Amino acid sequence: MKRTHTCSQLRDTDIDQEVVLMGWVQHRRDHGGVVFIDLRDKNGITQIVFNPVISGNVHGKAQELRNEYVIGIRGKVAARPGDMRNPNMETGAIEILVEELKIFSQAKTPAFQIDERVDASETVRLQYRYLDLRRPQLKKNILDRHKATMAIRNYLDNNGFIDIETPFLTKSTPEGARDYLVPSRVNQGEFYALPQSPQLFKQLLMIAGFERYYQIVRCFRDEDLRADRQPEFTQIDMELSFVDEHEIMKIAEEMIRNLFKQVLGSDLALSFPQITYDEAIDRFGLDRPDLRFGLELCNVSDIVKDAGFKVFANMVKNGGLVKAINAKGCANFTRKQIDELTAFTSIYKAKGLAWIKIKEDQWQSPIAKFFTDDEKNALAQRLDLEPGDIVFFVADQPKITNEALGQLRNELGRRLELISDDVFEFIWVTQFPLFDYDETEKRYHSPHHPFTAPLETDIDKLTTAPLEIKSRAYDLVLNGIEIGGGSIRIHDTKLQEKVFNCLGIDNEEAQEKFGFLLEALASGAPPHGGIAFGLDRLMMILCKEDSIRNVIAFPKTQKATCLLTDAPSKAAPAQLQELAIKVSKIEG
RNA sequence: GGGGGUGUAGUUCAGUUUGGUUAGAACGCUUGCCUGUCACGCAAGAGGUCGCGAGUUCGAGUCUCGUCACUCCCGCCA
Repeated sequence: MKRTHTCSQLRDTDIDQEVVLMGWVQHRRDHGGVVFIDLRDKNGITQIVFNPVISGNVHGKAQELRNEYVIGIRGKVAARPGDMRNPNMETGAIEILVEELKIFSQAKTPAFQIDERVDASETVRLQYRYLDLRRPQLKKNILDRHKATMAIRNYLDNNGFIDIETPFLTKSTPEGARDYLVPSRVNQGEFYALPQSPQLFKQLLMIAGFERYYQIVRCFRDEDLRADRQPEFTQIDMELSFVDEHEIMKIAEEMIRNLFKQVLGSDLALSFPQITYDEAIDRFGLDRPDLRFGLELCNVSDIVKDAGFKVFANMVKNGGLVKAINAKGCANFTRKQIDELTAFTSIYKAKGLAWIKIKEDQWQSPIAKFFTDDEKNALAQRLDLEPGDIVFFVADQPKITNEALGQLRNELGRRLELISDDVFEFIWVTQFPLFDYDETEKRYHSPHHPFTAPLETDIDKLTTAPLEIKSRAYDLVLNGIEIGGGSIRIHDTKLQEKVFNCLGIDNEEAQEKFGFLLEALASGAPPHGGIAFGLDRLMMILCKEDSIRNVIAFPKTQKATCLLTDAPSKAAPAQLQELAIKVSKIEG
């Protein structure tokens, strides 16, 4: 028996053909006489019919069939009688009159129904992932992911990028995320680290002269999980020589546009808007603004700096920041809703959420009485206050004010249903700070990574004002989620050493940890830069999913376990002995 | 490390507020009937460690404490 067609192919133009289909029993409808079965394969579903008039033998055997049995059938394509056609099925005009049935394998009753209309908990879905992958939603996501990676490979190949593999068993790098370690048997007591990204290798490939590199590559970070974070995830990793940030962004845009065209058939704008980090923080409070709705933040520190409301005034005097959001037309928020929003902002360390409801004749608010008429007028003008509005204020240290109010903006967007997942709003965020200051460790720190180039105009601030230096780094943000980021790298040994020094890494330590990179940079390094996209996050948005688990074939749970294979698990004593590893339980 | 949610039949859930007879429903499953269904229909039936462990009580799915799993978030994630 040799398959002639898939279960999505046959139409009423194929009537009277003799065909062989193979697949899974999606559903069985036994009428005692005639038996209908929906046969499912990767591509679709076709109804097959067992009729005792055609073959009593085969009809009898069909009694054995149950859901998810795997079968092959030979039969003739027949038109369905006019009113028996199913307009909801692609193949609804025809059916197969079965003449021969082969049962390839029987199937236990599945743990959950293979039907998108029936829910199953994530626990049981992960445990029987191969069953969940049979269902339309996950199957479509995985197929779309394939389309996306094909679009990426085609685009990059057509533009001179070389796919080069880099090691998984590599060296632990300081800074950054916690590493996954792999013990070395041959070198007892020593460990490889799985790469958090191929960052240094792709720079070495530029120094090696490949000029354009890409890789769709697994990366590993041993940090706590989130809906959009798995311990192993996939990057579309790219690096280019002899280019500046504008060229890299242009190529990245074209690649993304190509991908959306191939996967969704939709046309994105020819270029994506750009915003500096400082402006993003100022207007949206976050470095990953969701542009699908307005509700921008408004700085009112100058207006309230002398106000009778001391919480605001003192905050400004002590270097704090007072910002506000006008939620247009939401003066009907209840006390309960306001309390919920207050609790929401407290997650992000805001000490309070002040509010004013704008009524026709007055301001209703616990704090309105503290403002002079001049201050009220200034606020009304700055915030475009009109009757029916409610305005929310956060007064705190700048980092907290921006974070809390930025998150509140997103929450309001969700609550007011201003956000559609049918819309794709891209934006580049540029000129990130080169350093931030780690209060606990009392030292500078790279928000991106220590190989990021500073703006040329800021280089002389390395010794005078490191925190004011802007970098040649850029992130691509889609619907409020960072889907990619990169930078122009430092290709000059001297500059790289200066940056290390700023980070508190002296020459000796730099030699020990990054000596191979410094050596390479000193061996003829072209100007270069690159970008890496989170494929899982990109697919999550494209597939309108809430979690990257739904675009990964075999994801892990929040405790980084695999419910299907039961990984991780204990190692056999002999394995540990070979590795010279002794496991001791660490007491809490 | 911290905060929130969930855990009852194979699956999804109700029941927990206010402790009390035999823990229900739907889907699925099994058996029988049924020749035009397509979430077929009809009839009958099986199916429960109420996550686990202590405790309170005459009595715990329900109350208390602990614990485990899944999940969302904070911290963390260059």
